[in-house]
Amino acid sequence: MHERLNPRTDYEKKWQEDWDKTGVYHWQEVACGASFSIDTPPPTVSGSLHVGHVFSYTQTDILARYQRMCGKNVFYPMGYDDNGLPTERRVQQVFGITCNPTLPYDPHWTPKKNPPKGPLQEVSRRNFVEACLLLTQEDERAFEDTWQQLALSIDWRQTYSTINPHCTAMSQRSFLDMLHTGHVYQVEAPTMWDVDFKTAVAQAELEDRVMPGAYHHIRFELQDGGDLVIVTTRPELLPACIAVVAHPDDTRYTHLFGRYAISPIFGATIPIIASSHADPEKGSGILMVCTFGDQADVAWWKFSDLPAKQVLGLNGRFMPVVFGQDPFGSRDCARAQESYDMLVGLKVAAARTTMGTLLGEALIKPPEPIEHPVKFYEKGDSPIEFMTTRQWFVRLLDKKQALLNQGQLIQWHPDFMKSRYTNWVEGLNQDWCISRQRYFGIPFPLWYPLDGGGNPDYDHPIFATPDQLPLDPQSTAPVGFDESMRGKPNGFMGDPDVMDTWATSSLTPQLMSHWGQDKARHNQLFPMDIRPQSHEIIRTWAFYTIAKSWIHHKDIPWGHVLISGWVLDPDRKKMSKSKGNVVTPQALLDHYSADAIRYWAGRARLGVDTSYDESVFQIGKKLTTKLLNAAKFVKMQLENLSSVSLDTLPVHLEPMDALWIAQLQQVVELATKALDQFEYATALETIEKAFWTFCDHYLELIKGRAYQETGAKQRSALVSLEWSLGIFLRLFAPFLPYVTEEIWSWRWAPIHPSIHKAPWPIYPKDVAINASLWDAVLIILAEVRGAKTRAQKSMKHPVKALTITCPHAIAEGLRFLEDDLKRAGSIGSIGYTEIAHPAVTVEVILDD
RNA sequence: GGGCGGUUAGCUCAGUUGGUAGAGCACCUGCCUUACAAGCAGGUGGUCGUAGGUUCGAGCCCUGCACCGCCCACCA
Repeated sequence: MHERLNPRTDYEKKWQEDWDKTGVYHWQEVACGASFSIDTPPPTVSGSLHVGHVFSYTQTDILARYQRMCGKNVFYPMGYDDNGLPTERRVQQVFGITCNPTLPYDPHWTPKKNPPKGPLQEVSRRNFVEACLLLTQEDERAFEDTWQQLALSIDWRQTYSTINPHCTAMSQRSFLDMLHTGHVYQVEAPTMWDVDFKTAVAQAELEDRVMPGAYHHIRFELQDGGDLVIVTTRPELLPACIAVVAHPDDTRYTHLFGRYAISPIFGATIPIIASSHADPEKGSGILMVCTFGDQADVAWWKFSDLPAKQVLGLNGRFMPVVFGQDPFGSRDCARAQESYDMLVGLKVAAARTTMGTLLGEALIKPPEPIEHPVKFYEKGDSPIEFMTTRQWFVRLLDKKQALLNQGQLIQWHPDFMKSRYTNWVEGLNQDWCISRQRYFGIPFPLWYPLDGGGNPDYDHPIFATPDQLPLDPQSTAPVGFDESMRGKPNGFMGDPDVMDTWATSSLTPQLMSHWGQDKARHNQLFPMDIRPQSHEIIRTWAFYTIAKSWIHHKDIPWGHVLISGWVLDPDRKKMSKSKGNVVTPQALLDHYSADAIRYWAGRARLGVDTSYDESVFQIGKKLTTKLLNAAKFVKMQLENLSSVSLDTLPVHLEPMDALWIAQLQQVVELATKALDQFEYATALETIEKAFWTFCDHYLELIKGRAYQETGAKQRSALVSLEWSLGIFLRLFAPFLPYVTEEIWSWRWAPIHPSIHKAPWPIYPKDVAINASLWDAVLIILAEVRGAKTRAQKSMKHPVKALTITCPHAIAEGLRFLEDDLKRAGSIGSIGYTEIAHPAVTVEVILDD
């Protein structure tokens, strides 16, 4: 009997193409009136999208569609974050190339997939970037296909990738602007360093991992007799020990301050110094300071006059040093050198083992195994080390209060997520290191002059002029120089570093507003309205964006931050590619339809993690089918209605219709208010509930009148049906764009070609709602149906008599609704017992 | 160690300013009813993590605790 409707094959493709063709989602650059701009997260392009993307992007799209229907000029772009390490790794693998930034650009070279095995081919940075672009563009096309199918209402003309010339120029402009206003500086100092990627990293990219370690109790002899025992988890840094410190109030050690200890094996004379950062409760209360074991060592060293003893190389291996020379001075150079040479070339973990052996009796007891948190670069495999290198920093510590204030000016959804931001800013302890010793990224727009000996003069960099942007200093010469002077004495060299990927991502609002390029556009779009993102990057993306916006504009970047939850697998862990068996969005879209997937995303509230549960897709699919069937029924009835109208109600309505219409008007009000607060899930819940009430109760109440009656009674039913469907479709449109557009086209396309540009339904200021009467109707229906079910009779089984016990006012109302009630319940007669109590009870007597 | 969430039916989750515990899924029963059996009707099922407090009244407000998760922390 029933038609089979497969959402995807029947209409999804059709509407996707139609929207693309008609440009229904286009932003109007010259439009006046209210606008709504979205700082879309640019997904990392390295592999494929996962369900988490579908989840959060759909939530943003729901809000975009709502605002568009409210008449806003919606700016909804898409970006791709394609620079950074993940892409670098893939390009290396796919094309068999590696970057040598000192090589010149080769315009004739083209990347080839499936390279022969063997050593990686070295190419210039510009060639490397071209290879990265080639690869990421393929991925971006695949991303766009999925986004299109999911029906994200993006203006695809507003698309960017973070490595493209536009974003390169913008990032470099940002750098130069910060330079000229004194917000960036360069310094050679101990910096957090990843030894595998051989690059500096920033505080925001750190994570703690609990790792096994061991307390080593090491005895130091004192220069003038006696000894002391320090406890350390990093015995391998003993040759880099520069001091022994204890708390000034620690009476166990106060007599030692000002005296000297002799380091075991290396025989160095080590000052014993009072320092309040030593905690008497920890270890033996006295500890060694090494260059550099941790951040505390760095901080302490900076305030001391002691020289650094650098033993770890940039590759994380012990590098050769010569004892007997300052600062490695030793009483027994030969023994020190002999022992140290056993460490040279080793990584930290191996050196720790070797040192354990070397220490021998200086270890007063076997190492005591512990587990402790260790800092890692979030993408790295080895613990962070502190290396003295030259890096560029953005000043943040001097702006903490201002940035806290900016965070207060932004509305966070949910509000408690603001505390994540506040906590992070309060805990900031370093400026932002933005230079990375990598290749695929935005180069710094600067060069260093070379002296007569060919050595760079780092203190007098040559900066690019604004008209040179975008540029790669490895391929472009500074003003006043010629390419032939590159690398030559008295010539120049380009800065070999690239910027932290967040240095670009933190400019997404400006990238889209064309800051510094198009004043009118910038003023129209900046600050933006909403920034959707997930909570784990509040400390990076949100924070850096707020910081840059403050630095460049003394303004907030957007009015609202919307924090999406995570999709959790049934073990309550975040779903991720690395965990395997992840369902691809494409498979889900094909199996359940885009509308069903969107329904799942729309049910989840902002900031709340959601379990991955496919039964919810099933519910979404059921809802779209129900919509189609209900609409099909309404359409059939409306063949008796000559003219098409939207939102027009006649003066005369049958009482049942007026009663229902007021109910639905209230739903419009609730849904609208929820969506204005970005509470799309609340709106969906309200709309959905009303829709099932419409189908199960209202339709059943009036269907008989619609096809049995004629004249005014029928017409009232038909108009109410048309009006209700017009409302429901638009309420659902942000959530279920395909099925609503399909049904819309059956009737209203001549008035508004696309539902997605149709006006959002309005509601009267004071809805004349009679909730208690409507509730009474529902109670009567339920009682009649319940009686039939309990008697195991069909729903059309006749009711001989119905007695309703209710207050006078309700009875008065019900008398006007009797015709519809009788027809819907096959009820013979209805009697009333009026009472003072507000409760409504019903007695049902069935026919035999 | 600090901060922020969460704990409600077997599962996934709602629960507006305190006023008699809700939905969907699952399960059970019945019903072919002129949109829909991919449907409809009805039903079983919860001392709302825990111990106190405030209140006439607490899932909701206050305090302590437990467990789960996230974020952060100079981690000797």
